[in-house]
Amino acid sequence: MSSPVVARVSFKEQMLLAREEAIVKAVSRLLAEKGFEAMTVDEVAAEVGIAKASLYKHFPSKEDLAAAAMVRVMRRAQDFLLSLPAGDAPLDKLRAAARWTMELQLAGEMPSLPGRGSSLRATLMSCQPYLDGLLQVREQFGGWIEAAQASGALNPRLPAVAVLYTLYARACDPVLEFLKAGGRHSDAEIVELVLSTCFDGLNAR
Amino acid sequence: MSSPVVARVSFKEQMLLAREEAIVKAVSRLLAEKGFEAMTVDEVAAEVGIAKASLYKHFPSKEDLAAAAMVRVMRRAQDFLLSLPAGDAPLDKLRAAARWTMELQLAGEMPSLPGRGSSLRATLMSCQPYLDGLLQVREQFGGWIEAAQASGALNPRLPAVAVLYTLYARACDPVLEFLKAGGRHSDAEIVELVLSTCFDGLNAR
DNA sequence: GTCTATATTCGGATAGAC
DNA sequence: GTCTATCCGAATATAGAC
Repeated sequence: MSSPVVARVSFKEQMLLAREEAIVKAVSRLLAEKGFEAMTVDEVAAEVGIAKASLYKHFPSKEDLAAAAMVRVMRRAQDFLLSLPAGDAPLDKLRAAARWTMELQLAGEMPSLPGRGSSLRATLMSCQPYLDGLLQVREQFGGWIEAAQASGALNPRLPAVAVLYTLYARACDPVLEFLKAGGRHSDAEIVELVLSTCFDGLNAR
Repeated sequence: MSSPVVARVSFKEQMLLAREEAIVKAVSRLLAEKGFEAMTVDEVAAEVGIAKASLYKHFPSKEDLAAAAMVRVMRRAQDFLLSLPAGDAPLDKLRAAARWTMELQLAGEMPSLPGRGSSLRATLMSCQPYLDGLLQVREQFGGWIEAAQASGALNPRLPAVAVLYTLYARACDPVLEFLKAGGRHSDAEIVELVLSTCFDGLNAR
């Protein structure tokens, strides 16, 4: 058993981390809903229910706040990829990954990537945890794509990088939002529809 | 022949329209590069080479400025669709339209649509010229999609609206930017690559 | 570490001379 | 209609008490 002092420190640290988790979760939601530029720090503070100044004790700037949200979703993606059964075919893993990102987007938890000119870009490009996660996901995907192409499941004439980006882009595909706004399809139907157009194409087979 | 007075008025009007065209063109470029929120009116003024106050003589607000750019690109789209040979198969027209939007994006002239929370959305939703253009394009596309499905060229099991949105979304597909940043493909190759994945899918055929 | 209150910067919009 | 100069609100960030 740990001493009371150690226990209290650990408890405080847990509180701290829980608070930060709540902050980052709120940021993720707002980032998904409005994008980085339109999101304000005041909104974040209001959603979490703490004062704005307190936010700045945890994160030094709005950019760092958003970067933390991007790191969080990247971590969740890595965890998901690692949780996929090793026995599944590479193509199935790719489909599952694309499905996961789309479900996250429909749930309003997928922060949208910054546009080319955004100040968030610079912060993200010098954020090692984010870059590490991105790299690992790329390598994971890369292996599956090559295997799926070698087995004849994926079109081998497509450059692997094009396949990678195409799957990656499902995370911010506006078609999901459009179809949801139409109101004629359930979330599950939307996901399967977009998955189908992505892997099978628009043309008849 | 017109009288000198009429001629001078016409000339001045031409100058006015040319100036406004230059403004809207600059807005389109900046809107494509940075998005609505990150674009500043000062930048627009600097790019056009006039004072900011002069901009506000032509357009009452930043939102109206951006809306004008959206209307312009919608007009160009309508003109392009009408210019397609009547003899072409519906599927070919759809492919040509998707190719056109992607070439425009690669040229940096495709203003990116506003996110859900943007103040531009409201302005756009009450901008009749834009809505009219959108409606006409939808109807044009809708007819071609139905015809292509009836002829067995397009997958008839997909809802027409899903096909519509999927093609529409090519205008802001981040895959184009990613592949361009990779530097391993020409613009023409990128367009054909994305067209292929869109119509034929990622799976082998 | 959290709060209230404030400093500061930035950007949309306007006044008024020409 | 274009300019210079300015206003003013909004949003990022900080000071300082508790």
